[in-house]
Amino acid sequence: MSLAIGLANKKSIMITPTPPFNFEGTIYNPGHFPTPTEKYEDGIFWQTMRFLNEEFGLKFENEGATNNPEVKLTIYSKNKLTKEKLKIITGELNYRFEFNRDISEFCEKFKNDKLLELVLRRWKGMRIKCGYSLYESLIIYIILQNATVRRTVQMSNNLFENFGTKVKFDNKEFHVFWKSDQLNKVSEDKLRELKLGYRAKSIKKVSESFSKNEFNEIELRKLSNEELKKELIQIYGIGPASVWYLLFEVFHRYDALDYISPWEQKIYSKILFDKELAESKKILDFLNQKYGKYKMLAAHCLFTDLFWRHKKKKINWLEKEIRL
DNA sequence: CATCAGGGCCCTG
DNA sequence: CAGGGCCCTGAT
Repeated sequence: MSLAIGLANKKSIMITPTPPFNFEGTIYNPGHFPTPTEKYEDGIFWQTMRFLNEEFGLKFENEGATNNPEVKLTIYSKNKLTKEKLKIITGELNYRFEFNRDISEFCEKFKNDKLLELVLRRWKGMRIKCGYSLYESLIIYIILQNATVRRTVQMSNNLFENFGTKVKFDNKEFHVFWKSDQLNKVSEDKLRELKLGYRAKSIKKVSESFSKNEFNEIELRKLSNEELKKELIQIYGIGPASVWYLLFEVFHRYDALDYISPWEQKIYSKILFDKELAESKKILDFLNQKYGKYKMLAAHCLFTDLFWRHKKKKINWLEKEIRL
């Protein structure tokens, strides 16, 4: 058991997101499998962050409401945070958590939409955040592949226990993602021992690319959807399903929805048409026609609302589909 | 006990 | 472009 690194220095600032901003709906996604890097509890969200070659702890507290949002952010660090670093970190978080994105047009446009009406009443101001870097997200999408959630969690825990950095802040312990070059040095056999199976090869290759700085995440953000897809699909172990996750989640492209995997197809069929299984083309055309450039944001709202309802009161058919 | 599909992707023919 | 193989696990 390695000892946790204490992140004793802290610095708090207030963030005023662009309204409408739904804190809970944005900051925490109950549809995601749990990792030891984050925790959500009634208006407070903790997360670790490896950034600028350093480990940080983040604490977000909701101090406002959807129409006049205020978020208190506390950054925990090993060394005292310089003004420069604070600026870079908050800039990055601004992108990852979409604090300044204006989605009022979407909320206004679909407030009477049959499918979204209730969802928007509950979750108005929900947007698509991704707390992780591109490298970290790639790892997550790779361990999701061809596995049930239980197995994904097992792979994730094995990776964090073996390669993650344990930190302690705000009296809580979490793991921080490892560095890409650290994982690059690990043998494929070792990764297979950790039950990663054939994904070990993809993880090795991705870690190698990132340790060689072959990707510039900031530059990738500037690309069009098509250009971005072309870049991402070249990554070993990344196919159409993962590219689509990357586009909407990591790169926040609200219009990126042209792929539906089998398990999602079942869920869409149920919530859109109340059917066992609709053709995926039918689902895609329907969402495209109805929501246009907001189709992925709309789909995300529908999905996340569903998982929130499930979290609060078990939905039997969904329980069956997600199969822990 | 064996067989199979799962929150895909790569490679081959 | 279709289809087999891939790691491991729980379900059947």
